[in-house]
Amino acid sequence: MLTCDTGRMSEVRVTRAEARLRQIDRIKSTSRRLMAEKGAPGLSLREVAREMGVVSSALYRYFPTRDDLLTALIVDAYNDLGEFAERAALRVPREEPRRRLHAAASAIRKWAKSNPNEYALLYGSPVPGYEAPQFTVEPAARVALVLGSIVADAWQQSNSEANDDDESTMKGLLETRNLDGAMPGVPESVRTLSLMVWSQIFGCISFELFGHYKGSVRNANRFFGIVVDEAANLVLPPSESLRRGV
Amino acid sequence: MLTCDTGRMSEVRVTRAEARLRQIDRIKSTSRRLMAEKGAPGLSLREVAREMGVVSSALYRYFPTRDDLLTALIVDAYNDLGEFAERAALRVPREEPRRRLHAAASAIRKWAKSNPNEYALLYGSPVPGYEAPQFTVEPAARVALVLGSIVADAWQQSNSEANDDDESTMKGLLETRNLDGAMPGVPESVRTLSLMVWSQIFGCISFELFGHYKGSVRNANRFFGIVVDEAANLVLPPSESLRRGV
DNA sequence: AATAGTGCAAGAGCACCGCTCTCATTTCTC
DNA sequence: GAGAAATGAGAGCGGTGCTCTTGCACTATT
Repeated sequence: MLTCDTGRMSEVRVTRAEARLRQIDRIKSTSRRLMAEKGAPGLSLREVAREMGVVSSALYRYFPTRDDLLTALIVDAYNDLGEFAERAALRVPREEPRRRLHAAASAIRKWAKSNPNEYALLYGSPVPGYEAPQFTVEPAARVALVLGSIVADAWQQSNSEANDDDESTMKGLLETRNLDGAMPGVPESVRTLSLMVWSQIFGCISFELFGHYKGSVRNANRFFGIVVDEAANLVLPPSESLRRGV
Repeated sequence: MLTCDTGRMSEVRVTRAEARLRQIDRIKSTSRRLMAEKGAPGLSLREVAREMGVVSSALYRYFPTRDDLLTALIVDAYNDLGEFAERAALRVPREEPRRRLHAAASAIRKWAKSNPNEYALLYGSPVPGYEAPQFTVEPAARVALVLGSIVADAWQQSNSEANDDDESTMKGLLETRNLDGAMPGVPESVRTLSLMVWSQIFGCISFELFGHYKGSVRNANRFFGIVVDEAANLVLPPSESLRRGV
């Protein structure tokens, strides 16, 4: 008889397929918990198994290798972060792109600070031998897309045109296929600048989280606000750049 | 008799103190070599020892723990990178701060690309339990200082004054003690912006190195050039910002 | 409904890791 | 020269990822 301890005192009968999914979930959530405590490099399959009251070799039925488990956690984390940023952006009307950018960026930073080890897993040093599988790129792009679409919305609403100088210096820097669909009607130079803004925001968060601001930045909240503001000046249409504010 | 195989066929007699320094050097260089191959997380004391033809426990006479060895490697790497950036900056006259900034930034990027694993050790995810000892902060600051002093030089030469709006919004964001000495005569807002520029440059390099630009940035060289150019617009005095170019 | 097949947990075991301890030898210091 | 300090070798502890075999419970097929 196949049973599943649901945590309550009952044991429910479930099909094998269901049991498998539940077990995978249990493994992932246990791993997330341990990773939150000791970080990704300290995550050990044996400890996860021990914590679950199961022998370590059993886990290999679900994740053929430790890297596969990490990959699953990475995908989940990307989606979690992406959704969190999306929700934050949606809380501000499209007509206020600057405020929207601030909302999204702050959400990203907030998520990073409350999930530092997961953030480090996503944006810190890649594991040397590890090659991210293809199916991680879509969830990874999700956060960037939030930022991109804010910029795209802003340009669609305004009647501004791109700076001609920029447009000529910033030609052919990007892969065409990728940002075309996500940012329609946005000048190429602005798409290039959006990519800058993206890495600017994450660079700032990484530096803060990884301790590089220790001893130089006193008010990290306001500092980040200014970073985002400067970023907004780069990518929002000129009409938007006149206003200022947090 | 205490001997030391110098690599040639001779054996030289040396004092114990000398031998100790040599052994430390041998350990560090062997570690660097292995780290370049397999990355910092894959660096193992046992393998280092094996490579040196010595038993692993012997290494503990020189580095009481693996973290101590890593710390030594980190300090060396910071100094190496710092020196590399300094030299690059010195190759361009002080009177051309924009070109100088490009030179320094490109040097940093070049160093990162030729020492990816060491770069990841410095600017990637920190080891969860690891707390960087105090004596690492000075070598760590060296690179940032190169960028800071370029900006400081530029402002000292120009008669520009800081934007008043910026000066009022960017008050009290920084720790006072740190950047005061390094950037004398530079308005506070500009010092704040310099910190932004610092993290902007490293954020960009990290994203490139850690694979986040894969699929979106086609010409990473030119893209980086533009990033630095925009950074220069932020921190160089207005007179300098008129000129453009790589 | 009986049987053949499949998925799963357990356990032993391999090679590796960081680190500790003991011991003999060599070098330094007084 | 005697005692103290530094050093390398070796064995060993508990941990790791991962593999393989074994027996059992479930599933699909005839």
